[in-house]
Formats: sequence, structure tokens, C-alpha cells
Amino acid sequence: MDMSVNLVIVESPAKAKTIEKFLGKDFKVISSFGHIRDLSKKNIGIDVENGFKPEYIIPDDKKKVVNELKKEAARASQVWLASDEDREGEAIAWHLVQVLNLPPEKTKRIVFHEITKEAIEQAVSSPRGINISLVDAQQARRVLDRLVGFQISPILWKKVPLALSAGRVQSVALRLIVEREREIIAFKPVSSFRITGEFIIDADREKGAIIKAEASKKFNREEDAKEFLQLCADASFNIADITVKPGTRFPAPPFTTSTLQQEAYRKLGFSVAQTMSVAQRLYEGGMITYMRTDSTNLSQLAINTAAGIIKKEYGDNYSRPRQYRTRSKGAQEAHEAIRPAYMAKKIIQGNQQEKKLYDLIWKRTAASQMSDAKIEKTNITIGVSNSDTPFIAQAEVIKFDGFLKVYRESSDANGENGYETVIPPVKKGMNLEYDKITAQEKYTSPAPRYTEASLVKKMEELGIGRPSTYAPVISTIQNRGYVAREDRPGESRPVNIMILSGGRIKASVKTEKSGFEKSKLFPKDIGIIVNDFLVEHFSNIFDYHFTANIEVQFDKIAEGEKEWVTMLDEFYGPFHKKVSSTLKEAERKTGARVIGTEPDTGEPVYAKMGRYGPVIQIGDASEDKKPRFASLRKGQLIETIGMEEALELFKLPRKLGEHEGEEMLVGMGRFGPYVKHKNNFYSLKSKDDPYSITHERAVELIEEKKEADKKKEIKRFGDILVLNGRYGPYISYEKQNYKIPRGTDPESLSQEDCMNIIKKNSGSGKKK
DNA sequence: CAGTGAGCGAGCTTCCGCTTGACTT
Repeated sequence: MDMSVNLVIVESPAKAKTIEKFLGKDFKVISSFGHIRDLSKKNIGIDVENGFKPEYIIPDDKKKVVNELKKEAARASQVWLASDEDREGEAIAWHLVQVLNLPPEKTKRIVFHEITKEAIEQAVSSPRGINISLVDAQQARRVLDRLVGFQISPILWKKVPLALSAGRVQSVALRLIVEREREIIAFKPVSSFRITGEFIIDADREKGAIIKAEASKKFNREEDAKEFLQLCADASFNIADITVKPGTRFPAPPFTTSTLQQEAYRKLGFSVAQTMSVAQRLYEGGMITYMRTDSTNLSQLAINTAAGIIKKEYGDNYSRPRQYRTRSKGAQEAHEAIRPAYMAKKIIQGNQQEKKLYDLIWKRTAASQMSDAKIEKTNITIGVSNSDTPFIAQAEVIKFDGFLKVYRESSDANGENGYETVIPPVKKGMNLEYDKITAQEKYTSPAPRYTEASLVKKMEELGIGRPSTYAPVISTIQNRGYVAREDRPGESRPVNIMILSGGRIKASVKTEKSGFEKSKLFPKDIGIIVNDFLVEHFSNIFDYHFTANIEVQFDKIAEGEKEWVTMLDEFYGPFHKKVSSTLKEAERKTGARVIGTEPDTGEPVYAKMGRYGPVIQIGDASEDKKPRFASLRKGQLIETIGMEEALELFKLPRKLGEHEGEEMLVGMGRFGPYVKHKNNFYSLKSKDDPYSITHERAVELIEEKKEADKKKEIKRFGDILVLNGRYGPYISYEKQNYKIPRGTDPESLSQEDCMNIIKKNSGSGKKK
């Protein structure tokens, strides 16, 4: 009857389920769902005067879990704390001891890095106590982040209109995007001429085999390129040299959160949030290991299983078991790499996204355990008789594909690598003739804008953020309105081309697109102003190396070499002084910039941050005069907008004349151009131009919209409308929408039914 | 949903990391 009851607490319910299977009947395994306590939000949750004493509370959404944990702990004779073996995991265990009132004799701390029977049994047989130094390092981290976030954000509210938040991680992510944008704005493309030739082997003339090669030098000036082509017209060509070098390609290590997000973006087009939510489902379904990890480590069992499968599928020579070392900064390595739970399962059940992501994980894991690829690089130098600039042909041949059989990592750089895979057989000294030699103008391009995925990569390199926060941080800076993911159509520019063929040079001009962008991160005005304010006043904290530097301090605390309160004291002294002085002295920042003067009136034209967003202001306010304002459009920046564009903004709203006794106005709104009439808005179609739209066309748009609205209407009782919407029928009343309960025929609703639905739903409905 | 734009004052917001649901007007 009185058998021993063991309670094991882990962080995730999916993990609990798996572990319970290994431990048998005497063990009950439950989950804490991550942290169970956090700092109170009142008075920033820290008693700064009193050794930074944290005030911990149990958040509302954790109360249920904590009660459950308390109940189970009371029933157990032994509690095993099995949270992750890193700073955060140790802190979770410590909070559990505090909150559940666990006596030492009944509490054991265990850790395991992989979820296998052996690893878990091994962990249970070697318990330890809580490592309080590690807990202190976590507390220092937590308190520092709260101090930075909760003392700097309020400064922003006061000093920068529309600013909302600052933090150790989000503000550096923002800075990366702003500084990249400035690099791009300042970038001046330079063009040069790249010369490529197609050559025919004299002896092989009938076969028509062609060697493509590029001149070893680029020409900055068009005249020089032309001169070179003229030389080529009279030159003879021969194979001057051939070198063949063996090379090796190595597989990429298994996935971490960061590399999974990058590859899923590049290969599958998933956003980082999308990748995480699909991975979460795979994890909960027991199909992959944990998806928030910075470790490239694989369990021995996984390595062995993979080896067996690779040998069977591809042959013994394709197998090469290996363990990868984790290289990223600040890695805590509490988990394995992201891999299939069962390598034997090559395909899984699930939706398309799940299947695709699983397939990617399977291939990456398999490839990491496969042989290197063997390649052969051939360099052929083609001599030009009357010039010392030769042509070079490069070829790369895969001699043994190895891991490339299943997986090849994508790269962020777009564009070809210039390698041919096939080259006709040639010998040194052979004579060649040109078929065609082309000089094409090529422009240099600036560093690329960040995608969500490449930003995560950069953050990981800098050691800011953790696997669990990459996706949320990227959402945060977008939700705050600091940056936006946008497309840009790009601009056309002319490119000069000269082609030498049959002894004659023909020049032509083509156009190419530059600056085309798809789903890139662009800073918005408010993001730029916030960033400049933060960098101006808190350059040391929003420095790219700040996190790396304090991580060294946290490590010292974890090693017991430093007191966490001492560390915070050293940080807080100068920090708080800076907070106070900034609050007192810093100027309000609106990013104001003088563009010039309006030609007609001679009044000054400014771009600046207004109360509701970025605006152009013409003229200054005085007793008898009001300045004129116009909002900037999407894609325009305070920093770069020019006079012509600025004045264009004042051409709208434009009066179109009267219709049914009231003025029609055409304007530009958040959702594009519109016609306003009797306080209703009518969107222009894409073929309509707000600057030239006619009275007649505007009336047409109004009538069309009225007609469409009539079709939407099912019923009407005074100002209660029953309408057909995108998500099915709904009730519209006083600018609020109400869902009609499932199974109700909207035709059958009476006025009283509608009122009931409205009353029932208006209590819970919160306005945003 | 889209017209605003000076200044004042009240009451509000905010961080990072650990984990999943509950939401789908």
C-alpha cells in the first residue's frame, strides 16, 4: 500500500509524456510549463536600495499549474527536479523549491541531455543539489534586463513621440536594421565591365564544343573595355595552362533553432514564427527532438541509428558518423540538436508544412552523418596573343557526392558562382578561336537588407537573444512599428553591353532591375528616431558587444567567482546616473529635418515626426498663420524624402466638386487612395489615379460600392444590420461587429434576437 | 479603417526567457 511515490518535474508536457514511459510505474512525471514565477511589475519588481532584492510573483496564467504542482508534491515522498541544465533551468528548479516548499531531504536535482532510457536512469542514479551560483547568474540576468527595459522605456515615452519600448535585445536588433539601411542609403553603386568569352577549340570545330571563360581583369572604363575587345578581334588564343586540384566539401552540422529558421526560410519560404509553430507541432507529436536549442550535439543513439540507415540506404562508403562542436556565442547546450526522434521514419503523417519541415530536418541530420563530398576543381588559362590579360575558365566536378546525395545547404547570397560543371577535354597548347566575347557593365551592390532569418543569424553571431526569443523579438520590433517587412519594386537602370563577334563590335543598351526587394526588414521613421536616441544616450548598452561582455560576468557568477549583487552594483551605478541625466537634460527628438523652401511662397519645408506619424510641414506657426501638414506615404522616410516628393503630398486631398449636394474629396489614406463623400470612404481601383480622377468616375465608384453593400445586406432593423461578411453572416451595430451563433439561420433573426446577441457579446468583447 | 498636427494633464504603456494554449471578430 505505502509504496514510494516519485514525482518528476520537467519543463515541457511533451517531454513529461516521453520520460514517463522510460521510468515505470513508481514515477509520475509532470510539467511546470517553463518558469513559474517572475518579477512583479509593480515598482519594477526590484528593491534597488536593498541589494536588488527581487520581488517574485506567480503570474495569473501560472496559478493553475502551480496549484497542481503543489498538490502533487505534497503527495509525493520524493521530488525530482529535472528542468534543463542551464541558467534558466536551474532557476526554474530553485523557484520550484521555494514555491512548493520542498524540504531538502525529499528533493533531488537531476539533469539529462538526451531523452533515452540510459540517460534518464543514469540521471536518477546521480542526483545533486541545486547549484545556487547558477541560479544567481540567472537572477542577475533577469534583474539587469528588467532594469534596462523598465528604466529606459519610460524615458522614450517622454522624449520620443510614438516610441514604446527599449530593451537589451530588441534595441540592438533594431540598430542592426537601421544601420544597414543607412549603409544602403549612402551606397553609391560603381560600375565596371566584366568580359566573358565563348571559345571554340580549333581541332574540334565540327563538334561545336564551347569553353566559357572570363577575363582575369575587369575594366572600370568603357573605353578600356572596348580597347580590350579590339585587341581580342586581332588576337589568337591558346590554352596556356591547366591546373586540376582536388577539394573537399563538408556537411553542415545538424539543426539548431537559428539554422533551422534560416534554412526553412531559404528553402521553404517560412517566416521564423511559422517555422517555430510547425516545429512545435512536430515536437508535440513526438516526431522531432526539442526545437528551441543552440546545440549541434546528437545523442550516441541517434548517431548509431543514423549510421545504420545511411549504410542501408546509400551504402557503407556514404556513412561517416561524427559529433559536431557547438560554436555559437553564449550557447548553453541544455538540449540536443533538432533531429528526427526516429531516423528510421523518413516520411511522416501530417499537413504539407509539417511534412516539408520534417523532410528538411531528416535530410540535414542524415547529411551531417555522411561522408565528405570529393570534388575536382579545374582552372584553364586561355592566353591572348597581344595582351597580358588572359581568360580563365573554371570548372568543378563532383567526383564523389557523399552527403550531397541528400542535402545541400542554401546560402543567403543570390547569384551564380561562376562555375561550369562540364568542360570539353583540352590539352595545353591547343589553339582556340573566339565565337563571341561580351563586355557587360556590372554594378556593385550594397550589403543586403535583413530578412527575418538573416537577422536571426546575425543576432546569434552577436550572442543576443536565445532560441526561445528569436521569433518573439522579431515580432516585437514589428509590432512596435519600428520596422516592417516589405516588398519594393526596384528601379530600372541602363547597362551598356558590347559584343565582339565576327571581328566586329556591336554596342547596345539593356535595362536591368536594381533594388528589387521581397519580404525584407525596413526601418520606419519612428524606429530610426528611437534608435538614434538610444545610441546617443546609452551607447554602451546598445553596443553590439554589451551582451557578450556581461555574459562574461554572468559566467563568473555561475562559477562562484563573483557575487551577483556586486555585479549589478557595478552596472547600476553609472547606468542610473545616465538614466537620471537623460531624463532631465535630453531634448525631445522628432527627427526634424529641413528639406528646403517652397518655391511659390519661400516658406521652409520640414520633414519630422508628428503626433500621429511622420509628416511634412510647410511654414512655421505664428499668431496669424498656421503651418500646412501632410503625412508621409508608405516607403517614404524623413531621412531621405526630397523636395519634389514632399510637395507632391500637398496635392491631396483634392476637391472633385459636388455630388448629391455634398462635396467629394479625393485623398490618400492608410489603405491607399479614396474618394470621400457624405462621410463615407470609397477606395479607388488600381487603374484610377487620385491626381487625375474625374467627377464622373468618382460617382461611378460610389454607386458601385453602394450596390455591393446592398448585396451584403441580409436584414436591417433601424441601425442594426445583418450582413454577409468574409467570415460568414454577422451583425453590425454602432460600429461593432457581432458573431451569429453557429447553426442560426440569419434570415430567421428578429430584432429581439439581434439585440440579445449584441448584449451577450458586448460584455466580453474588448476594444483594441 | 482613411479627416488630425499647440499645449496641458490624467492614466496607460515597458524588459528577457522559460513554456503552451485560447483565440479566431
